[in-house]
Amino acid sequence: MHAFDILGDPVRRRILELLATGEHSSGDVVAVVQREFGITQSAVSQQLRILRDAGFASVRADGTRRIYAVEPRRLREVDDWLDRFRAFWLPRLDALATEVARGKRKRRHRE
Amino acid sequence: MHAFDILGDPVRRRILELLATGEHSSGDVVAVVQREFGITQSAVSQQLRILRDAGFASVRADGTRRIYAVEPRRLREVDDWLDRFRAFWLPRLDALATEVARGKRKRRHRE
DNA sequence: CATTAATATTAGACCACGCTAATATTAGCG
DNA sequence: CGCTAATATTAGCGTGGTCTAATATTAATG
Repeated sequence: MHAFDILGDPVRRRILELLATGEHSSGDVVAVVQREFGITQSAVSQQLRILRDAGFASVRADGTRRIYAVEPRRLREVDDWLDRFRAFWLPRLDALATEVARGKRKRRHRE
Repeated sequence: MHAFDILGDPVRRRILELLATGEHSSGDVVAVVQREFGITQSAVSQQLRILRDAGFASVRADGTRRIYAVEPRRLREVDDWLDRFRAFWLPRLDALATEVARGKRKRRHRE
């Protein structure tokens, strides 16, 4: 499933925004999303599963809690996809920036 | 409409990829997308309209042709959204490199 | 002008996706 | 062990979004 298909849903985006600030339990995520979107625990749990299955998030158990963390790989795909457009808003990338950009390119091929 | 809602569709993404390489007429876009996705001229035209309306592409007339070009604004929104995750794959980018690589902070507030 | 080429629009059909409601699972705790 | 808390799963429903088919628009051309 393409990264953008996952990010197309506002609930999933909100969950990722939350996880970007650090790990959170399923319950935490449910609380926030429920307050902001008014949906069920079930719905949030389903979205968490989609994020897991798609490789956007990882889980570990802590007793009866599930602690979710953001998994950057798929998000970097999006970042990479944007490369082809960067010339539009970074018209004249100078040497240092090129260096930084090159570092990224190598990394992309390593993995 | 959120930028990611637009990018959630594979046909729209393909069109933007094409436009990233330069301007193209509607017919050009139709040809490529039709070959790769097997959908109608109508469907492609509808997607082009969605891209226009959402501010991802602009058009100008050339006789009976419509020439489409990528409009970077909305794509930069996506780039900006990714900022909150960059720490995950750029763990120790120093201040200058960050500034150059993403020379964005200032721009973001200007516009 | 009539005709053709290029593109856009409209109406309607269908299907994937996200939701709810109900139920299952698993861990901790007395 | 039974009970509760935390979370996950399943079945089924409704709807939004994307498609096709048909038609409309607009410009060039003889």
